[in-house]
Amino acid sequence: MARQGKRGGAARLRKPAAIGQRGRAIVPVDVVTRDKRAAILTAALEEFSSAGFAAARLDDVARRAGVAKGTIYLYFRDKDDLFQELVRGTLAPLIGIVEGLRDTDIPMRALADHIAELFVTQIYMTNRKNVVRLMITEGRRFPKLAEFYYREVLSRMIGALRALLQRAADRGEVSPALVQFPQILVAPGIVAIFWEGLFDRFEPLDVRALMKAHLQLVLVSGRAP
Amino acid sequence: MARQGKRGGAARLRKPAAIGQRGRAIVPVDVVTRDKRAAILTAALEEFSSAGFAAARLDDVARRAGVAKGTIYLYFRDKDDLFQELVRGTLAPLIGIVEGLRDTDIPMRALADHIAELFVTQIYMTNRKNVVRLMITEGRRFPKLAEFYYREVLSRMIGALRALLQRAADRGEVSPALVQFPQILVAPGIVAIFWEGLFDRFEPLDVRALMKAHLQLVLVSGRAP
Amino acid sequence: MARQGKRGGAARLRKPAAIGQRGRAIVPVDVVTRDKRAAILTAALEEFSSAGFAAARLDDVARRAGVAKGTIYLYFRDKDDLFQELVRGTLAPLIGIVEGLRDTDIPMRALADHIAELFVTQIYMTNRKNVVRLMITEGRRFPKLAEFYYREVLSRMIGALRALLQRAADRGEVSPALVQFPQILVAPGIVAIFWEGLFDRFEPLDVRALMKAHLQLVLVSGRAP
Amino acid sequence: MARQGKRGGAARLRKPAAIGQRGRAIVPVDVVTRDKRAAILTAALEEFSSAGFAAARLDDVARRAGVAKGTIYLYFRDKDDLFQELVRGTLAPLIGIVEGLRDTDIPMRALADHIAELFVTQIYMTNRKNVVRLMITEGRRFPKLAEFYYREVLSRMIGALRALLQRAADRGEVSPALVQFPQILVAPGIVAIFWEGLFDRFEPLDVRALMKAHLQLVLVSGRAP
DNA sequence: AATGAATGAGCGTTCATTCAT
DNA sequence: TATGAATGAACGCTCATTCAT
Repeated sequence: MARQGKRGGAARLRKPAAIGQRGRAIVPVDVVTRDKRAAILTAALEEFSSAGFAAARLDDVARRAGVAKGTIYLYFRDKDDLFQELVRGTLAPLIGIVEGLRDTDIPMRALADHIAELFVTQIYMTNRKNVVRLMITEGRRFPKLAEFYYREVLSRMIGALRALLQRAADRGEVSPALVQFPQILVAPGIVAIFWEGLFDRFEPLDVRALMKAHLQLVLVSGRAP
Repeated sequence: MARQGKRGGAARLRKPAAIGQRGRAIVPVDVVTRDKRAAILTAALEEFSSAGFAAARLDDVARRAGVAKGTIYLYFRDKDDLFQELVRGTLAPLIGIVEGLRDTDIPMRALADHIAELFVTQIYMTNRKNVVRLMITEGRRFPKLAEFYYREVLSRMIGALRALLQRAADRGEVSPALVQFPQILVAPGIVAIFWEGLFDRFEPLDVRALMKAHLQLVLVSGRAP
Repeated sequence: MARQGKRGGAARLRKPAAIGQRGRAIVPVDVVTRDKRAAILTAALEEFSSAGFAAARLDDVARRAGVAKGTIYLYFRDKDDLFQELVRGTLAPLIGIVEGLRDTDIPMRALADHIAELFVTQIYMTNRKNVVRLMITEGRRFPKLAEFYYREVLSRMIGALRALLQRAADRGEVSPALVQFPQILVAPGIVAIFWEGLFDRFEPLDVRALMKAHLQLVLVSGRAP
Repeated sequence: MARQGKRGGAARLRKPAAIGQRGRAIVPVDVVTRDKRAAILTAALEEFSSAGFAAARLDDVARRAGVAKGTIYLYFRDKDDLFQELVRGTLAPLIGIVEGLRDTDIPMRALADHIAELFVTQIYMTNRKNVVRLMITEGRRFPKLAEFYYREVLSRMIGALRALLQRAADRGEVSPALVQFPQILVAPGIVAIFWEGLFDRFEPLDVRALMKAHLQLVLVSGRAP
């Protein structure tokens, strides 16, 4: 692509053709649209995940989504936009999950297990795992996307975690180091995401156990004596 | 892909320091060979690091290394081979570093700082950081490489750490969980490697402090009271 | 192509590999280069002429030039550049031809025939005819090229003609209107260039006779009584 | 191709002035049809004129005409047909204008100005200018169209002019050369049409003055003494 | 060993055309 | 008649790889 300098902004989607006065369509038009868009996103995730963004072919994405190649361009400006929409759309909902933690006030022991469980069920066992990996893996070449992710997701997660940890630290329940570096909490989760697909075939990793052990260690055992 | 800026003016290839009029071989061939191979590997690391494996152009690698494009093929079978050699050659020496820990028997408090220091000086502040990132980032598409890395490097690191941690656990100094999941020790290091380049511009991360805090937390504070 | 906004400047050609100290090559490298470049330009002219710039396929240009498609890009930045180089290279020499007229001082009757002859032999019967047509036909979409053509060729031609006509007008030999509108001199030549290929099959046009008649008319018969 | 700017914000299609709730046919179908066809032709002229036939997008034509893309195909077989209908419909009326000259018998001096005026007001200052340019520019790829234009328009214009000029030549008022080459009369007009858009920004051209000067020159001054 | 011009398969993107509604 | 989502052939451009020198 002799290419422009990025393209900024959001997706310029087909405006889904108002459902019609007398109900021409049995299936609402915007459901079809959503379906096609979703099919493309799903297919893209699979192709991007297995081949990497650069090596993934839109031909394969289209085939896997069951649409023609040109159809992709009805929903996404270009390959970059498709990638960014995939990441945005998948990771944005994470905000809510973690924001929910903000005002939690359960005991550390239970909280550790709760966070571990959230990670496993809300990320590791879902599509989001692959999207997180893609975000981290390809993010350097999508500065706008990295910024979005930091501003909309990461900084809020960190903020919520900090608030939670600060209160616990004030009560002497956790090390103040965690307030400074909340990244410590999720680090093994990130490692687990990469471990799978690289080394799982040599040495499988029990992610739930790993996360629980880790969180017990830093949240519970780590409390001041 | 967007293949943005790049390409710009960029340094024209500096002919390799004119070896004299006719004298092809004042410098022993072996050294020249090693030099050229090394130059290519160095150039490759820089290009792969900044553009990613797929988007990196061998043209740029050659230019940066000060050799002709064809020369790369005298030293490496193809682009894949160049990548794998880069990772192998750079990460293999890591084995020694960790093996050295195997028989260490210093106090946990000191050991935490020692490992943190090792990570920062031997990986984070060197080229190896970029190679580790590349290994993790692109490793899925190089199963042979992942296998090499696991067998030659990772499993030995893990083995050494386990031995160390097992002894400490036997003395009740660290949680047995660490023996089961030594990945916990280095997880924040991995996160830090990705954090840079993605989010550093929004929120810089003091890697040394992070590693020390983390290791104190899991190795020292974590001991049974 | 998401595409850049034009590219300005001249062609970035292969620097033709200095002919070598001890004469490795029998055929000088830059002759080969010139040949290939010239072959591409010739092929491009034929394809552009018959299909128009937009509809011409670089595949066909390459095939006709006897080179691979990628080879075109060793000599020209892109399709636009190829077109512009074709026009520049072909029309630039026209300057000299007309500049030569500047100091002519032959009688009008002879001058009319001379200019007609110049047009016919130097433009109409050569490749330049097609390039002039392309320049006029496609020039709107190549503002840089139109500017080049105006500055380097047209304004000089007009200047030379004006000087010539002014002197003749001062002597009362030609109408002052020609000094104001030297375009009148060549207008039938432009028409002839388009006539061919459009209407020649219905009504052939004797270009030499047309030009001579026209120039006699405006240069000679037109003189004040 | 470069397909530069274009695309910009641009007017969203203004729904065709809401024809009422259910009333499909307040306006007679014929008129609506004529309107839509005309709107498409007008839009096509603007798009073809500014982008050239090949680079013009039917999407843009539709948007500019305020109809859906598919609607174009209700009125025209395909893009080629649209182009040909545009040229035919616009240029056919020219016949009448020139036929009117056939029996004129005004003095040369007045006739020169009359023809100049006709050209300026009937072609240069109207849409026809653009259509003439398109016809000449793209005509090579539309042999049928060129034939139509020659047979229906050009040959009649030439015939009318010849008749007129023949009578004047018989009376010794104009050069017999003009009878042979009536193209000479309009040549500067063709040049003017191309001059605009190519070189007008560097050197504007007073078309009316040009045409009057030219026609005075060849019709009036040129008469035998 | 070293070069770099040449190759051509491959891919992203466009857009005329179709057709179900 | 009108729509506009969908199609897929087509084309410009890239770049890993080859090979004559």
